[in-house]
Amino acid sequence: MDNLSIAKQFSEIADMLEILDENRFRVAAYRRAVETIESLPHNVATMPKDALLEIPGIGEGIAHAILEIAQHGTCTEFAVLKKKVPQRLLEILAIEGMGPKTTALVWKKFGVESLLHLERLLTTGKLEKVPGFGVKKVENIKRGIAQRKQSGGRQPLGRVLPIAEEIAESLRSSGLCDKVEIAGSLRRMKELIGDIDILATSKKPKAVMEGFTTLPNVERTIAQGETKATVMLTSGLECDLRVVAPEEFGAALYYFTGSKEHNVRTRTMAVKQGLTVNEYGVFRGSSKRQAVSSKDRIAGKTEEEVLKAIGLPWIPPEIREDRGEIAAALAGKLPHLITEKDIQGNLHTHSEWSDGMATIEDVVREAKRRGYEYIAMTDHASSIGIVRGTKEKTVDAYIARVRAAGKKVGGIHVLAGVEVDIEEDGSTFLSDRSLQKFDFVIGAVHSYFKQDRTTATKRFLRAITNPNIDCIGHLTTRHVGGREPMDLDIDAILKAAARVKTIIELNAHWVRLDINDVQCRLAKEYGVPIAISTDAHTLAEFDVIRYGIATARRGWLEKKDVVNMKTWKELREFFRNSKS
DNA sequence: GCCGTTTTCGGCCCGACTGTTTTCAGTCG
Repeated sequence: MDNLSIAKQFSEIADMLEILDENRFRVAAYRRAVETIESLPHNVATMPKDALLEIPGIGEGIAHAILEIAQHGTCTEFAVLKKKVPQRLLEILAIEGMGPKTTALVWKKFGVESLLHLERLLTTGKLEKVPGFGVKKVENIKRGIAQRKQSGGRQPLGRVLPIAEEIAESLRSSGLCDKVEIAGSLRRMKELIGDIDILATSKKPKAVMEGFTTLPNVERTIAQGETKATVMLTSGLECDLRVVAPEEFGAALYYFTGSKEHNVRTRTMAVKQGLTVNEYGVFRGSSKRQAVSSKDRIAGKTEEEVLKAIGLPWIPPEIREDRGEIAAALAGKLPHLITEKDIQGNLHTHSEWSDGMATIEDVVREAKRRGYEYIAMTDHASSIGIVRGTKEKTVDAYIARVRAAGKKVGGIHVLAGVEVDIEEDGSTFLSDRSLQKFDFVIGAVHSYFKQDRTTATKRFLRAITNPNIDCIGHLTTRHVGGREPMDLDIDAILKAAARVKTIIELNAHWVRLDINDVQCRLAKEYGVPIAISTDAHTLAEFDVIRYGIATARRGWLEKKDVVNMKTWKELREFFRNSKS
């Protein structure tokens, strides 16, 4: 049983407890366990009890439940709750506007047990007659249902970020705002984004709100107050704007960047020091007894100031996930995270030789234009899907073309490479003799995604230990928010890669981001060399490197962990050592 | 359910906005 499945079971337990109006801290404990388990690189189902108890947020109860799930596939708590709460109610709870209280009400009062029932109830007009309800609330729920059907929730980072940046830019150029920043999970660069959070300072907040709610890509306004407005964009995304005072900006940015788990931890730290942290600043004293006055504010203008006030250095947003960053910060051991400037080359690109759009020469020229010291041309060699590409007979011709393009463009080192299919049994589409001719060989899976764990892991282990394969491309083959990752023993695969020094790719395209942040961190722990590659099929796709960098940052990677942050000289040295 | 340089029991982060009210509950982040 993998971590995601276990986390899902706990998440459903939390939902059901909430519908039953159980102790909210019990609910919170399960939710916290969900976050923790999802972010752990190791499979909790294989861990002994005492190791589980070491994990913060996992105590006797949840450790016991994990052991139950590992053994039987389910735990007692889940089974008991499932008998009390209809499973389809959970999809109702997921509707925007439907919280646990309303979900429980429609269930108990009207016998609603599924989304279909709920829609039927809404057409009868009975719900709006219930005390506390009205026409508008019912309309809200109807819209929530329509929205869920349309977008289904979260969208990939690469789709959302450009939209958010455009909105932020409009606000900046309006002349009404002094500062504008994107906050939320988008600032932390999570791979899936639920909504856009934007923060601004302004002397004319009302005018800003007005301008914001009338932007061309706003479909409708959901809420609009003095300091906060929420709109639905035409893209199906929700976007929040908050306008705050300049002296509060840092506190607000920190607060709304999250993650929630990270914030809870630092706020608890603050409370122990007799401080209160909220979106307005850091204050002396407890906020519970009386409203804190601005006189007691000791920080708020910048994030650095806020964090310093509670005894912490600035922590990069991407790692604010309560995955040990606070302990690391306290110990002065925060990682030196990489930036796009550290990239020295691109080791996975395609041209029109296979399924890319640009010529080999144009791709090489683009790499040079971006200041890269080297580039690998790695067109497909595949039996399926791609009609063109390198075949056994055309290996020499491809290599010759790449060499010629390199010579013609000049001023950049060009590797003649290949992305060769890893077949069903772990063998390669091209022969060993052919692979040996290339400067750089990426092995990648493009078929048989549904293999069972044992077979698939064996397939990859064979490829990884193949001396002719330098790098494994998009390891799990997952698509963010789409195709499921292959069922693999990631632990065993990464350990093997570290041992034989086979590079594991972090495919930077936002559709893939494969391997993901958590797997990056595990790879780093094992000493696996990582290549952050664009897999560009067009010249514009060189830009997706930013998503790869972001994911690497979320995975705590440093310069030394990333192969294509080596200079050409260092890279050649690396290849000499790994091939020997 | 978890956790402890306050505690093995009694806490657990907190505010904005909406829609419904006439002081507040529910939802969201």
